[in-house]
Amino acid sequence: MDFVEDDYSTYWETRMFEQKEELDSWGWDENLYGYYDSSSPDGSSSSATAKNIVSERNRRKKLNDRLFALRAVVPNISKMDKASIIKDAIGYIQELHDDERRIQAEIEELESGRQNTPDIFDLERMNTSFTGMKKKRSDQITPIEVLELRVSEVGERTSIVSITCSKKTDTMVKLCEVFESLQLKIITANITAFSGRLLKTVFVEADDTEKAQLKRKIETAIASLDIH
Amino acid sequence: MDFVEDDYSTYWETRMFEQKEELDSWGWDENLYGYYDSSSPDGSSSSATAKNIVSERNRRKKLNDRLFALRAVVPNISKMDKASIIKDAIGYIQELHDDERRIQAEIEELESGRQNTPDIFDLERMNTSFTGMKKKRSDQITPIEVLELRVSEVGERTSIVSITCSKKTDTMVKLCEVFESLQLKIITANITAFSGRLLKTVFVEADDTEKAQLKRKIETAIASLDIH
DNA sequence: ACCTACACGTGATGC
DNA sequence: TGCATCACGTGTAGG
Repeated sequence: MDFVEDDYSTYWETRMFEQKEELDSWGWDENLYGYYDSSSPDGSSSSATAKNIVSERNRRKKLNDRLFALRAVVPNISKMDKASIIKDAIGYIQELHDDERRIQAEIEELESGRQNTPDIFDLERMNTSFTGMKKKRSDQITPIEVLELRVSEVGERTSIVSITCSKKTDTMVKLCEVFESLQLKIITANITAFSGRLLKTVFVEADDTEKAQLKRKIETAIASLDIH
Repeated sequence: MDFVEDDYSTYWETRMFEQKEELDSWGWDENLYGYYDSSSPDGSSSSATAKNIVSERNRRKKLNDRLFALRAVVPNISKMDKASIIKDAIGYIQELHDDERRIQAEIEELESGRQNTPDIFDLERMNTSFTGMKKKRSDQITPIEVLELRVSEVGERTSIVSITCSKKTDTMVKLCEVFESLQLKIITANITAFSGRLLKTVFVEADDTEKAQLKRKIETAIASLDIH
């Protein structure tokens, strides 16, 4: 009564055969181990354990099937290891999260961009779009420690973002990644390091609604960096 | 002494603590079960099985941790069941796939909408959006294309590094990484993007010997980036 | 010989 | 009472 065996051909299939054979040909004898059933008046307990065994077997099979299916929907799996499958799946989901976030941002940009006349800032905006991808190597993170974040306006459609952090390893890179992920219309950016501090100044083109959200967006982007 | 599972109600992460305690406080005695080591002249076999036990314990723990982490990145988990976690993860990935496809279609539509005068901006956009995503999945790298690299001296201990590249995906981040990896004494740095070009200017503090090697170090660092 | 990764049977726990 | 899920120790096969 076991539903479906889809393919499986190239994986843990060895198990399948064993299992099938067992299920069919096992003269299941619980006295195999010389057990006398404990704590039960009749022999019902032995059949109980027998049921438990087959039940547990099904559970394991289901789990493996699921794991197998999970592997199927995740591309670029290198190791067939159970733990690795799950790990890759996690990484892939996070990857998709990032993609979705970026693409969504791009749509917003495109939609708002259609109303305005496309200007030179479109170039910059597009150039800075899909860049912050992936962080490959070390899982060791050095969170960005923000000392000051100031957003001020100069002119009608231009804002200056000024952020000061303590200079640690990779802070500069991460800072760049943050600003790229925000899909801002960056006119020019400047980073200065001195006495353990890192000061980044960014000229951004932003309309009123963008201005209003600018500071908050930066803050949350930096905060979300610290999570991973 | 039966370290009974208290609660469990909130889930199995409680187990982690128990397990840790076990590892620390177990006076691990393989004779607990009254085993005499079978089929071995000395007692080495028993220690082997003991190692196997602790190893297996670690494996289970790792698997559960991964599963726990997987659950963390998947929203709307109803059942805490192991199999259900994997199932939900699969469903969620497929969901994200659908979203991604739908959104990409949306972008295409938007872009075709502004197809009048296909100018450099549109070209830039195409390059950085779709191809950028695919490339990144397949781990394709976009090497830094250096157009000009100039190192000049200003003053006794200060040099100016001026580098111009074509602006592609991740160029800015990679450029930052390169300079980060060189461990230079950077006084100030400026990055400006303009018409598909990326211009980075760095003020570096360097003595004579460092000056002499500066340009070469930068070149090799960029070149070595393209290897991977 | 060691180490990894696995499936298995078993008892426990909670519904 | 059964039924589901789990952690555990064990034997084993492949690298």
